[in-house]
Parts: sequence; C-alpha cells; structure tokens
Amino acid sequence: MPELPEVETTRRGVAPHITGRKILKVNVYEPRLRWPVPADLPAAAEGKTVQDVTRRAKYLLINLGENELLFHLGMSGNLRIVAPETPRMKHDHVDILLEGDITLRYNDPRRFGCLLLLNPPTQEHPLLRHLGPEPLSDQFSGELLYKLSRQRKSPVKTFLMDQAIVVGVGNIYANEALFLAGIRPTRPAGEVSLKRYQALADAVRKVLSDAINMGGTTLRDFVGGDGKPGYFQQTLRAYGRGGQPCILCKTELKEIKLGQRASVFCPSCQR
DNA sequence: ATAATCACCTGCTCGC
DNA sequence: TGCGAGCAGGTGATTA
Repeated sequence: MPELPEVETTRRGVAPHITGRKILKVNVYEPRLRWPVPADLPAAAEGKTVQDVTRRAKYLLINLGENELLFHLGMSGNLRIVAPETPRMKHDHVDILLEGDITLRYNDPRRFGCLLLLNPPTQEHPLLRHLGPEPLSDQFSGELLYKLSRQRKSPVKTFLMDQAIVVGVGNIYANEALFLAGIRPTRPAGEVSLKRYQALADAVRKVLSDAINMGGTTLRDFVGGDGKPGYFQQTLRAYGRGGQPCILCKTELKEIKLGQRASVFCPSCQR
C-alpha cells in the first residue's frame, strides 16, 4: 500500500482525531514488527498529549513534546481510528487509546512496518538522517536529479526510487512519473539530460500531488485514516498495465523486472 | 561510493 | 478442491 501519497492520506485522516488529545494507554499485542516495538514505549507515551502529526518521507511522526512516536507502514500496514471497544481483527498489532473514546489502531499483515520511539524528537535518528529532500518541497528539482546522477550507471528508475536521492517515490509512482516524462526506466541515470530530468521532476510532483488529492492509490484494500479508499488506481497509466495498449499511442506496454520490481513502459513513447 | 542480492512476513492468484 | 510457485505497495543489511 504505502508510498508517500498513502502515508500523507493516512496522516490527514488521523491527525484531526488525535491532535491535542492525551494518550491514556498503549497496548502492544504483537511487538515483532520489522524491529521490535521498544518495551519502554508505552510508558514513555502514556500521559503525554499529541502535539502534532507530521510526515517525513514515508514515516509518520506523532510528536508528544518530550518524545515522539515514529511509524512506518511497510508494505501492508495501515493506521485507523476506531471506537475503543472495537474487536481486534487479525494483524491488529498496536492500539493507542486516547481521551475522548478514540483509539488509534495499527494493523500490518506482513509486519514490515515499525513503531519506534524518538527520545527526544530528532531528525538525526539513523532512519531519518540519510533521507533525501521531500519531492513536494523546493529542495527537489530536475537540477538536483541531474547533478546527483552524473556517472551513475544504474537504471534511472532505480535511481529515482533511492530514498537518499528523493524520498517517497515507490514502485507505482516511479513507473507513472517515467511514463509521463517519456523516459525509459532502463536508461542509465547518468545518461539522462538536464532537460529531461526537469520533465521528470515535474512528473514526480504531478503524480504525487494528484494521488494525494485523490486519497491515495488503493490496491487490494488500502484505506486512509478516515476509512475511505483511495481512487488514484483508476488513473494509473503504466503500473499494472503490462500487455495493454499505451493510452497515448496504443503500442503494447512492456513489462520487465528492474531490481526485482515490476517495471512497465511504452517502447514507443519512452526513450 | 556504487550496484546487486538477500532478507524480513503474510496473503493472494495462478497453473497443474 | 488442493498444493506449490511466484508475486505484492518498502528498505536496511550484506556482498562484491
């Protein structure tokens, strides 16, 4: 599920419900996530009030003043607001009970996600320190992509998905952005011109902001924090369309593997 | 430093 | 209907 638009959708869905509320209790039913949920996390969070809910890359940060909770949703995680007595479903791993009869519930079938404690809040945590700029900020540009890609031989798609270059571009949106920019995913990153990287940066911004505006992409059963599904999947132009005609020129889209990830492109439009 | 592979998990779909 | 193979939104760790 979660690339940047899905995490942002979750943040927007959840934040209004929990901001300003005091945490009464944290129940960890299954600590074995990607990294174990720290044993001292519940005690550190209980009694604190949620100051704000922010996002860095695909991490969701719940600021509690003197410390901060850091969620990652991995491949299959989601956060939702439920009433306190709502029966637990399979793979509901953590409940955060807040005053006002609100529970924030974390579910993650594959357990690739995590819940960690930043004490105190810091951008210098090992998971956050090496992240590139936010794609929707002014720090991100075609010039940046061009500069960082010189001498690099790996495929431009792999380069674009490197979170040290720019954060938040996962497999779906990498495919979509390269399609919009007319760049073949296999092209060595160091061979792409500045002009084409500017088109790619524009495409990344467009694809991500469109997806956020539509509530994220729902594959299988993603729902945002408000429980509503995303609708962006109805507008996917490349991802998942291997073998089908290009929407621009009708040429059959090709599907290949790049770094173990499905990559779809139009052999005619993307060079 | 860069690039390729592995690993962590469960669930679903496909082909036999 | 059952069963194994392969694949899925991510990304840190480990190899060359």
